[in-house]
Amino acid sequence: MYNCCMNMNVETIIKTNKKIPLHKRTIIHLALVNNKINEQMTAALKPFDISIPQFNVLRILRGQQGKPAHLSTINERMVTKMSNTTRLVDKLMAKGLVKRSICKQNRRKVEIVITQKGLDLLEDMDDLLFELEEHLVGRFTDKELIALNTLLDKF
Amino acid sequence: MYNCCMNMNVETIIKTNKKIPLHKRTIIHLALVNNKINEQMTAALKPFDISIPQFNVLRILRGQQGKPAHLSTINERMVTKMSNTTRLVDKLMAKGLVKRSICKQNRRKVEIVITQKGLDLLEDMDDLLFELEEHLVGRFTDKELIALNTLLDKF
DNA sequence: AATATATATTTGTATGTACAATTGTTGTAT
DNA sequence: ATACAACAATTGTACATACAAATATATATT
Repeated sequence: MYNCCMNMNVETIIKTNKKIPLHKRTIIHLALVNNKINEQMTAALKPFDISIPQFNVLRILRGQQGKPAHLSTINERMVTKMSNTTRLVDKLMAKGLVKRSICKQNRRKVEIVITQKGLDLLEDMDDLLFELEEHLVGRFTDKELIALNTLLDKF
Repeated sequence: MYNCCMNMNVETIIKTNKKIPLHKRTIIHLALVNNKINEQMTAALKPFDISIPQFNVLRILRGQQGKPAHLSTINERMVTKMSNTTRLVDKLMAKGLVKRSICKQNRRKVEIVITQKGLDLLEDMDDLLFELEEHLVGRFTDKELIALNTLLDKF
């Protein structure tokens, strides 16, 4: 089902026969792993015609449990920056997955809520995405995952 | 000098008070770390008016040691895909950092070499980038870095 | 009240990325 | 020799991202 390689050798992947210093190697390695994850996530979302950032916005909105979220709130909870959020929401609007209105208490703010259509879409995706996440870390024991998280915390 | 946080707590960063399952947490964690690295790399390259992918292309070309590289070769060695490489090289051309010519043996292919200006630029950046890489993994012991690389190999 | 400042969002521009379609060239089969 | 497939690169379109500038509203200052 999934595209997978048994040995993610950094030197092989970037096709060099030089030995890469450990520091540099680690940074490249992280980028490669991240790439692989993104590719598989993108592929999994593709049938739903949704991008990773759009998916993240929807999940943030679902987490609000009916309460509208301001653009700035969405932005805070996203990994990336504001400049996109307006346009991301535009695209979700165009698909009817979210609604937008001006906040009456503070007319500078914009309130965004996920629509039923958006919730239904997320629900359709839940199982598939869960499986993908399981698969992505499928070769790790819980102990190893904890070790990995502990190491990542050092960044 | 560098922007740095002592504790990269995933839940704090994405502002949730829910406990995230280990699998999902790991994947988010990787994205956050990668983001942080990219931000700092981008900032370090900014004074040189060069993007990360452009920098990678230049380094690949320097690795050729005078020998021209075909577009497809560059592409193979990059983390990302072909569609960009043509346009990346266009921009490097515009800055006079690389030269491009059609391969005489096989006129479908394009040969790219780094110019002296490109080599000089890379040399100017070398120290700074080395320091940045050191800094990024500065809180790791070599043993930890090896452990991290070993774990990343499982992806 | 008028002005300045801060906040929230939007818009413009440049860059990078994914995917599909297209162009030009080479190699192969008949 | 012609036709067809394979290959290498380019181009078009849509999306995402970084950064700066602009717009609109609210708050603070005088």
